Amino acid sequence: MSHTNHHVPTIVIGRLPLYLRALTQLAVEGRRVTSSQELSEKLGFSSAQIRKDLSYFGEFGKQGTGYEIEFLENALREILQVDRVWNMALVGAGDLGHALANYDGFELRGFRITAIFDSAPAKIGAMLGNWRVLPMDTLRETVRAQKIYLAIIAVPAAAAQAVADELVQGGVRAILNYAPTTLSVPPQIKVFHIDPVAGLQSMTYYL
Amino acid sequence: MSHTNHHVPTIVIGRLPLYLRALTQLAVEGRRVTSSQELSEKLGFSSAQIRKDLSYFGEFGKQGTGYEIEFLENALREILQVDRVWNMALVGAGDLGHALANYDGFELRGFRITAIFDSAPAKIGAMLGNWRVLPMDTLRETVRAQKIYLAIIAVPAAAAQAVADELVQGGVRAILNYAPTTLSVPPQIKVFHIDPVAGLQSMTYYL
DNA sequence: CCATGTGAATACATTCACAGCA
DNA sequence: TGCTGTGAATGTATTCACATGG
Repeated sequence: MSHTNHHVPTIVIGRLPLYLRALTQLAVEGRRVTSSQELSEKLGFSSAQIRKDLSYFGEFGKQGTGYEIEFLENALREILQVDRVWNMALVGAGDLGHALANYDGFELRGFRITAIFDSAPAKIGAMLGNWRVLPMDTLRETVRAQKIYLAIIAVPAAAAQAVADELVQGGVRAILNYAPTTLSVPPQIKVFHIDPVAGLQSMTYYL
Repeated sequence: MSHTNHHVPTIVIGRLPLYLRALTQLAVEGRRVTSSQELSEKLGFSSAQIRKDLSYFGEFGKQGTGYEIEFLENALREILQVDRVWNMALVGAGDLGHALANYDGFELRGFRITAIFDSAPAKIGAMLGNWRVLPMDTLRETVRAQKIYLAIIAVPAAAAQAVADELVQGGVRAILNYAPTTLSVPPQIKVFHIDPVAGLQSMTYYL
C-alpha cells in the first residue's frame, strides 16, 4: 500500500536525515542488515518511533529480519530528494563562508556550493575553493540563471534579511541561515536556522 | 507565585534563547516595551505560546502594557544562566575551528573559548586567535584544571566519539557537536548537535 | 480598554502491545 | 522464533478564550 500521499508531520521529516546518516555509517562499516532496535541504540530514539516514522512512506523491512541497509538508504534518499546533487549559493565569504566552502561533507550527502557572493570589495574577485567570489549585486540574476534553489546565508545578522530578500527574488526556495536572526520570508520558502549560541544557552539552563 | 520548581519541558527551554535574541535585538533598536503579539510576529510562534512559555518561570508582563524589554532580557539571562560568561574548550583547529575561534558572537551571549585542541602535529603550537593550539593528550587535564564545563567538537565524524569520551573524563558537562555523528555519552551530559546537511535534507523533502 | 496569565479544549506525538509473516 | 507495521492508549504541546487587573 502506498502511504506517500498522507500528510507527514514535519518532525518526522526532521528525523529522516538522521536515519539516513546512521544507515550510511553502517553501510561504510560493511553491514548489510539492521533493525529498528539497533538504530534506536545508535540514535537515541525508540525503536517504535523509528518503525512508525518509516511506515509513513511504505514498508521497508522484513519481519523477523529487519531492514536491508542499502535498500532503506536509497529509499530515504529518494524520499528526501537527495538521490541527486543540489547546487547551492553561499552568501558571505568570511571565516564561516570559508569553512563551508571547503567542507567536504556536502557532496556525498546531496549538496554542492556552486556560487559564492560577498559585498566586501576586498573579497570580491578572490578565489574560494574552486569559485571566484562574486559581488552581491549579481546575486539575483546569477541564482536565477543557474537555477539555484538552495542558499546558505553566512553574513552578519544585520545584513541577513536583505540577503534573504535578494535570494527569494532570485528564485531560491530554501535557505540555511547561519545569521543569528529570524528571517521573514514568504510562507512557501523553507528556512532552517543554525544558531550555535542558542544551542549552548539551552544547555546551560540545565547546568 | 514562584513557578521555577515545576518541571519545564525541554522544548520550552529550546525557545527561550530565541526570545532572548529577539529581545536583545529590540533593545539595540532602542525599544523599551514589547508584547507577546510583537514577539510572535518577529519569531513566528503564536503569542499564546510565548506567554505560556514565560509563565513557567513567573509573571514578567504588565496587563494592558506588555513586557519591559530589559527586565525580561535579564530574567531570561538568569534563567538560562547566561548572566555570566562560560569558558569553553574547542576541539578541532580546522576550517570550522578557525571560524568558531574567530567568531565574535559568543562573548555577548555568554560564552568564550579559552582552550583549543587538535591532534595534528602541524597545528599544535600554532596560534588561533588569542590561544595556542594544544595537543589532544593534554585535553583531559586542562579542562579539569581550568574548570571548563562546556566544549565544542569540530573534528571529523570518525574522531568525534573519542573526543567526547575525553571531554567527559575531563569533567565537561555539555557538548556542542558539529561532527555529523551521534555521540554516546552518560545521561547527565547534554549534547546539542548541529548538522547543516541534515537541515538541508529536511528542506529538500519539500521542494 | 488592552494585553497578560492560565484553565480547558484541542491537536499532535510517542509509546504500547500484539497480529502477522518471514 | 524474531522483528516489522500499526491500531489503540497514553502522554505532550499548542491553541483557545476569557477572567483579571493595570
